Amino acid sequence: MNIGDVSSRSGLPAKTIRYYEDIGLIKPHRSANGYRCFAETDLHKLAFLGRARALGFTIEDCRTLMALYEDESRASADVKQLALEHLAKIEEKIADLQAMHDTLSELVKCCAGDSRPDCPILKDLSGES
Amino acid sequence: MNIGDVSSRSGLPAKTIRYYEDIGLIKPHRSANGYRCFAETDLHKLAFLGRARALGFTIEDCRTLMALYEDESRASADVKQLALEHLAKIEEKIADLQAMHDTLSELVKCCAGDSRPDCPILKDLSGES
DNA sequence: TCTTGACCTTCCCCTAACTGGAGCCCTCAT
DNA sequence: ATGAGGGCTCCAGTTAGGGGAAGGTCAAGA
Repeated sequence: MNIGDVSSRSGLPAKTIRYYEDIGLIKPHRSANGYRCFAETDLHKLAFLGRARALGFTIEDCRTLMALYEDESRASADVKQLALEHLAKIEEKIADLQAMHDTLSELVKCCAGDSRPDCPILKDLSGES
Repeated sequence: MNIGDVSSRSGLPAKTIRYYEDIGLIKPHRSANGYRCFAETDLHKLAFLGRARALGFTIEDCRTLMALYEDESRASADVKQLALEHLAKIEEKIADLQAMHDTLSELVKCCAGDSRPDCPILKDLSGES
């Protein structure tokens, strides 16, 4: 398979696939003409990476997950721990965003949003509380 | 004031303050020795920027917000619109993160997390559903 | 056979919002 | 005079790729 085929079958842009090769996540063979030559296992790995990235895992997490996936003697506890740590980061981000959301929506609610200059949002940002 | 004073009074790292000058958000004067020389208004602007950034506004949003703040004839509607657009982006991010969270926590729940290799998280990532 | 268009290659720069560090200068106290 | 603790500029790196240039390859049609 050429990169275009793998791209459409995995849903990942060709750029991303080349990047993943660059950083050593996959190692496709090369044809005589220099084109990358992907096997089914490469496609499978790329799909794995795509799903892990969609769950928000970092590239380094993906590297670890792939290694665990390929290690037949892994302990599921290791996978679970990685997932739990990631989950904690997600929860932290949600909490941060939620706090911003709450503050900002409160300010927005207090802003008339008309043609007059008086604005509680700017007032808050400027420190006049 | 030197940059260290402004840094401790605004809570922003000196590096960040230099960066904000670089991109034109503030324009402190210079002393004869080449040191940045901050006025109270600069400090006030930096505090404004710090609060806006803490609410998740991008630097470009901050630039616009500062311009609105300094424009005595602004319409509060313009501020409110910017805030509402930002709020929408925040909500989108929260929804994305929440979806990741739900999927991942479901997988985690199904994973024994022991010394055996069998792992529903890896199984899901590998596409065996 | 030639050409055209689609595909592939590498290479380099760009993103946001800083952070870290090197190498150097300035000032003040000892 | 010297050492500590500022300050200065400039360069590189961070995440996870995206955009685009310059050029090689391949298959189909005229």
